[in-house]
Amino acid sequence: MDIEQTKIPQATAKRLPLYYRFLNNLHSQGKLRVSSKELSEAVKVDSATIRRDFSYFGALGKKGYGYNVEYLLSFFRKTLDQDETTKVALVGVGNLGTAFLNYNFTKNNNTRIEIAFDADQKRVGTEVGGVQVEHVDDLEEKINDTAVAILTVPSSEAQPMTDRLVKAGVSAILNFTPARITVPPHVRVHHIDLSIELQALVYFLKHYPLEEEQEG
Amino acid sequence: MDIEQTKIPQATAKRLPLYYRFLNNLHSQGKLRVSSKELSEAVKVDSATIRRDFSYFGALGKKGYGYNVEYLLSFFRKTLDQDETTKVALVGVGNLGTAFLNYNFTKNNNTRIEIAFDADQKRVGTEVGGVQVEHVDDLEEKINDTAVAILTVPSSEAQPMTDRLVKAGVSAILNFTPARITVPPHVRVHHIDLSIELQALVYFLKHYPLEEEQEG
DNA sequence: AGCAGTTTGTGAAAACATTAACGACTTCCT
DNA sequence: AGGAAGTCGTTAATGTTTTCACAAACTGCT
Ligand SMILES: NC(=O)c1ccc[n+]([C@@H]2O[C@H](COP(=O)([O-])OP(=O)(O)OC[C@H]3O[C@@H](n4cnc5c(N)ncnc54)[C@H](O)[C@@H]3O)[C@@H](O)[C@H]2O)c1
Ligand SMILES: NC(=O)c1ccc[n+]([C@@H]2O[C@H](COP(=O)([O-])OP(=O)(O)OC[C@H]3O[C@@H](n4cnc5c(N)ncnc54)[C@H](O)[C@@H]3O)[C@@H](O)[C@H]2O)c1
Repeated sequence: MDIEQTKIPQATAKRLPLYYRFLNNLHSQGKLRVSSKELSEAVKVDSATIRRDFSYFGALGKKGYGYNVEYLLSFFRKTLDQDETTKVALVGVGNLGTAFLNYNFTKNNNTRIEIAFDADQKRVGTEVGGVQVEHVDDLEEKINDTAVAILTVPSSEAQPMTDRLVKAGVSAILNFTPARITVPPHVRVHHIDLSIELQALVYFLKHYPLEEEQEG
Repeated sequence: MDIEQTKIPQATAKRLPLYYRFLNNLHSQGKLRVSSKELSEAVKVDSATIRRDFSYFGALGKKGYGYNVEYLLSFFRKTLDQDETTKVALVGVGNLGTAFLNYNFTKNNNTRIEIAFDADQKRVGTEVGGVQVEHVDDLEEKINDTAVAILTVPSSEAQPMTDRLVKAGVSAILNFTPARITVPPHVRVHHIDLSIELQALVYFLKHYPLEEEQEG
């Protein structure tokens, strides 16, 4: 069953949750069908790219008609495992960690932060966004079978905490610290480096001029 | 002067701030030279890619020696315009906005959030992370020549606020809302979609198995 | 029933990005 | 001084992603 899945390009895989979200929007608006052109305008992805992306999963649409919203939605729900919730742990309940706990990725989402850790006694024992904050000393004991961790500790703690998370059995880490962490080959890491995103935006702004503003 | 710059691949441009940060680290550790291999281990980018990236700017290194840290650093400082600060405005001082204001991208960075806006009277007039929070009604009046905006409002407000920002003269937006905003062609938008990042990580975890864990 | 208009799915091309491989040159050890 | 080891910059090969463009197939109207 996974044999074909492995062949989906990574770029496509990253767009799937985006498609899923907008299909949900369309569905709750009562829309019954949608064309790649319409979807393209909504998600800002070229319509040919959308058709190509969908085609990796077979022929999901109908020529001259487009895609049936309900069918597409239920297909992606299965594909994205939207029916089972993935447990997530958050380490470092500071500025960023608190924001994530309050948000908790609840809308259209199959992930849930179930437990949080911090080193600061003042935070331990409190509840943030409905999630209990535990002491980081108890990490190994309390993390159980959680597979995914969000890392929002100070960057000096990033590698030590990563090592502990890996030892405790975590297999994927979403790293928000500026540190580039080292993990064994079986652990997947995605970096979200907000400073770099901002700096890159400024760089593009200055060095990659866009179309001139049009008069009229 | 910008003629050659335009040809740098976007993928390279996105890595420049990362290189810059690690060169700074090396410099403050007192390191005088660095090879592409060493840098590769630190930033987790293939060493051939690093050499290729650097080569777009000419011959910055020396065969058999590597790169002079100080020289490279001063070169990138110029290239990334680290000497002039870009003013940034933040719209929406909620969970995420507050975290950003407290952090304010101050370390090794040429950007600074100088002004923030919110619609909530309770927040207006307060100071968060040293930045004054203004009422969003005064946006047009107070934003002046700020070129970059960070958008952290509720998603229903994303498009209306974008339209106002664009009208007020902003030319780049870093959008954290799940909405895909529409802008005129001369405005640059980068989306950072945290829900999608988390969902994509989970998808990769389940469908793109990595190397098996090794015994011993 | 027939036809004009629409939209998919995909082969082929183009664009973009990474990685391998190696000649040329430098360093530094003995 | 000579040679082994190290490292860059680049050419070529490879891999990935996007985009074009169109036949085939469907819709919906008359
Ligand atoms: N806040 C932002 O906007 C922002 C932007 C970009 C990057 N970051 C990065 O995200 C990370 C977190 O940023 P922040 O602003 O939330 O920092 P913060 O200082 O507000 O929060 C860090 C939290 O981690 C806790 N902590 C420290 N050591 C720990 C440990 N060993 N185990 C568990 N918890 C520990 C601290 O008690 C604190 O609550 C930092 O690495 C920062 O560089 C933050
Ligand atoms: N917090 C997270 O972890 C997180 C994660 C992913 C995405 N997001 C997205 O980021 C955005 C902000 O999230 P949040 O958790 O900070 O929400 P929030 O509700 O805490 O903050 C939104 C802030 O915007 C202000 N606001 C509302 N309308 C406004 C307007 N017209 N002009 C100016 N300010 C206005 C509100 O007063 C509030 O302070 C949302 O779109 C959310 O979907 C947040």
